[in-house]
Amino acid sequence: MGFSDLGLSPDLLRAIEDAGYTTPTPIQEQAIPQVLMGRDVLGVAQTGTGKTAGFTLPMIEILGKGRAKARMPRSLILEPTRELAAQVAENFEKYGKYQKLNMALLIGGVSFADQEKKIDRGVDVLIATPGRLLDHFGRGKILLQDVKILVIDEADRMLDMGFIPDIERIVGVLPKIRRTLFFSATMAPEIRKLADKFLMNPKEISVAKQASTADTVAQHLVVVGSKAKREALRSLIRSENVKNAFIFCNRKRDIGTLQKSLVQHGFSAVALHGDMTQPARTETLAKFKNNEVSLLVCSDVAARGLDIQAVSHVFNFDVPSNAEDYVHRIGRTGRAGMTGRAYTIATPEDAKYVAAIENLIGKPIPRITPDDVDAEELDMSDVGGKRRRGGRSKGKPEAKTDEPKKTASAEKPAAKKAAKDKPVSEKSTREKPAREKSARTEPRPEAPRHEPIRDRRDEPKRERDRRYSRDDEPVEVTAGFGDDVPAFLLRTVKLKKSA
DNA sequence: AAAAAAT
Repeated sequence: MGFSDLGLSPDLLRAIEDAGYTTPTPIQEQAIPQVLMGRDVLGVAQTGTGKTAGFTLPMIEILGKGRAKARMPRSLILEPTRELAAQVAENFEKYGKYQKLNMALLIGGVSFADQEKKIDRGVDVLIATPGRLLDHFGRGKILLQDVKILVIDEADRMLDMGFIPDIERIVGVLPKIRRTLFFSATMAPEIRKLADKFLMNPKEISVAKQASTADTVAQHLVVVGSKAKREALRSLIRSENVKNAFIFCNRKRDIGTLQKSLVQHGFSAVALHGDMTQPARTETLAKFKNNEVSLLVCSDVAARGLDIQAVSHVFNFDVPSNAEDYVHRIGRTGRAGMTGRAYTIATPEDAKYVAAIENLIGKPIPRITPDDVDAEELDMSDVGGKRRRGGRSKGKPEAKTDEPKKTASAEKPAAKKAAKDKPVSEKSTREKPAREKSARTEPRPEAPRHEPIRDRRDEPKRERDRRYSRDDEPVEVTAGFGDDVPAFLLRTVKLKKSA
């Protein structure tokens, strides 16, 4: 099955070919003919499935016929974040280059004037975040009664962000007769209700299991004391062949600090979060996309949908407290059939969030310790994967490694660990350079607290738990498994979807 | 508990 079988015109096929695509993804294969037939579509699709082209391609096809009147856009696409809106706009440019489609990007943080000028000239496609669209609408700058195609993208996120009232207002002024395409990564009951409200007899298309993590991403979890997170991150970055990486923080205020600290340690890093000015956001993202910088320290503004080619790693500097965000974050890597690696840095206090994530993805995330990074690779090498430190080649090693096997080995982390534990600790004490330790020798009151991350496998688990426990409350310890307690037994908190 | 989005 090729793009030419989907009913797209030659101009469009040529643009697709220029972009280097030959085969439609499953969602494209299913959605494009439906949209062309004029059917409403309810798409349940993870990011990275080619969803965006799944609606932009047929829209270009349809909009190629006919012309927009001034201030009366013919189609409307709603996106939750400015970056996503911009990304969709780029998609229209890429695929619409042989057609003369007028397009306007209505997002906040930039001047109204340019946007108004475009609207006045007449646009075929309006791509917007809800706030700015309503602003234009409220000022009477835009008329929505000629919108024939409505796309609501990332509906689950729109819901999370409280956009639904805005969306309802907007949909309320659109013509009742239109086609609507509604996409969501998940199909929670509230989302289903919304879909029922906005769609008419939709064709349901589902291409990914709900909340599944791409099996092209090798996941790992590193547990350290909260004071040692930055050090653990640096150590991970150094020991991995990081081409480029997203580094996610939970709080905006931590992002700048972490980014500066990374730069101080000689890394090439920029920051991205929603409190930055829009020009700064655009610039920082462009630098990352062009590989001018390799590390993007960011908030969840970048967690969903951002499609950046060949991202080799995702680091969660903080464990996301919303389990679904974990899936979205690590989905920034391992895209389009390539493989990627995701490392989550957790503190013992994050246990309940980790448990919720593991429950959601249906499998434990293999634990490593900072010193284990080499060992992990060693462990991987016997299933045909990763090179050792120093022995790795430049380029894109992730593209070819045999990830499914890695995932398979991850199913039984306890057994694996038991097998390798002894030699590993010997090896790591021998080989680990003094570098990381001496980097932070300034006296601190809790110095002994972060020293032990290094050797914690060598002490009794009970001791570890006590040290890492908050206050002095008694700690529950599961006995009888030595150091290798199955992850499910360590889940002390019953998982509940966050309120 | 936090981030995002209109100013």
